[in-house]
Amino acid sequence: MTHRRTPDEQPETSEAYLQIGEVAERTGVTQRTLRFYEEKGLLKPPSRLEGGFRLYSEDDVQRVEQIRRLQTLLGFTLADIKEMVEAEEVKSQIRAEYRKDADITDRRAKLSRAQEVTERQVAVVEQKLAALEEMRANLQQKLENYRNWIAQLDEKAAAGSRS
Amino acid sequence: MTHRRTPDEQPETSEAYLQIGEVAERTGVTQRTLRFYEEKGLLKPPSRLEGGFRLYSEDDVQRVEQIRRLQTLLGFTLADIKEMVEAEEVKSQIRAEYRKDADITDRRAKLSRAQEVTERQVAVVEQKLAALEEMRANLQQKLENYRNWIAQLDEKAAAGSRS
DNA sequence: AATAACCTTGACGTACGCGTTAATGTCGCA
DNA sequence: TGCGACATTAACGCGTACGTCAAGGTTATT
Repeated sequence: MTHRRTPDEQPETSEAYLQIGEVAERTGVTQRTLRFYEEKGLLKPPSRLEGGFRLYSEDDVQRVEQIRRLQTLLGFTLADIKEMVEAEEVKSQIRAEYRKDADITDRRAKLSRAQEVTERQVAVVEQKLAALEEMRANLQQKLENYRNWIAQLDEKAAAGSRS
Repeated sequence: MTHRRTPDEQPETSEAYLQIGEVAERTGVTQRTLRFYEEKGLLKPPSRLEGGFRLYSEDDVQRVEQIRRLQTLLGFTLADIKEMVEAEEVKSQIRAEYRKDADITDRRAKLSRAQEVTERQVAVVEQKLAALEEMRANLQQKLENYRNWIAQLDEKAAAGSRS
């Protein structure tokens, strides 16, 4: 690692673009995984350097982290997640169209859609939270039992050594 | 389904034993899955009817439900889960050996092991709970934003219709 | 003893989520 | 212009967690 190309100088924009290696490092997934997510439509095709190198934005990094959370925390499949993150795109669209002042009813509809999806996500999260809390209670009950049994054994051992 | 054999009459014990089909129905997994779990060592080989039919106990049903929870709620692999449920066997062993009064230090060791595994499980559950709570907070923040934006749009629409 | 419902053990198939080469091209610096 | 680090696509591979036959045996009833 003698010299590291950091493509922080982008033609038109002042945003710091990242190559696939850096995104991989920062997000903890492999380059293969990033390309795979792109194939599967979970990440929009990123911009490219003239030579064809992928250039990711900070938003893309966020997206990847979101995907991973949905995978590991909620156990969704990538197909599920694709559905979900498509709601995120609405947000970007809204921002992009903000000045264009596109069809106002259209924007309202999109916002509503995003809201609905988000509400469903909240519901899923809360369901999972409830289940996990029940699980924790059960586990703690078990720990109680273990502690009691061990205490009993220790009492017996003490009594035995006194005899 | 004209007549259904319910093998509720077992030779020596008064426990209600279940055939694989009933267990499948009650747990929501397929028969294939039950055999698969057995192959993988997640379920101990159940007792058999003379003809070779598997006979499961209520404990086995519990076990299956536990496995499924660990899978769907915590996202563990079956290999992970195998490690974990092996601690459960300690409990059965303890019960079995209770009257035999086996080596007391041995039993203490086993209990300690089971306790440790359970504590690790609690830690995992709590970690997951924290992450999910953060996620819920984020989602609810998003909902706030959506609601505000929609409200803004509606205001504009109202203003427009008044002009 | 015939029949339906249930079960058995193989054994091959499949969807998902990437891993792993292989062959090749590009970037930035010396 | 040559080098090393970094990237590209294409294609095959793999582990996990089962699904899905196929061919046959068992159980309880009639």
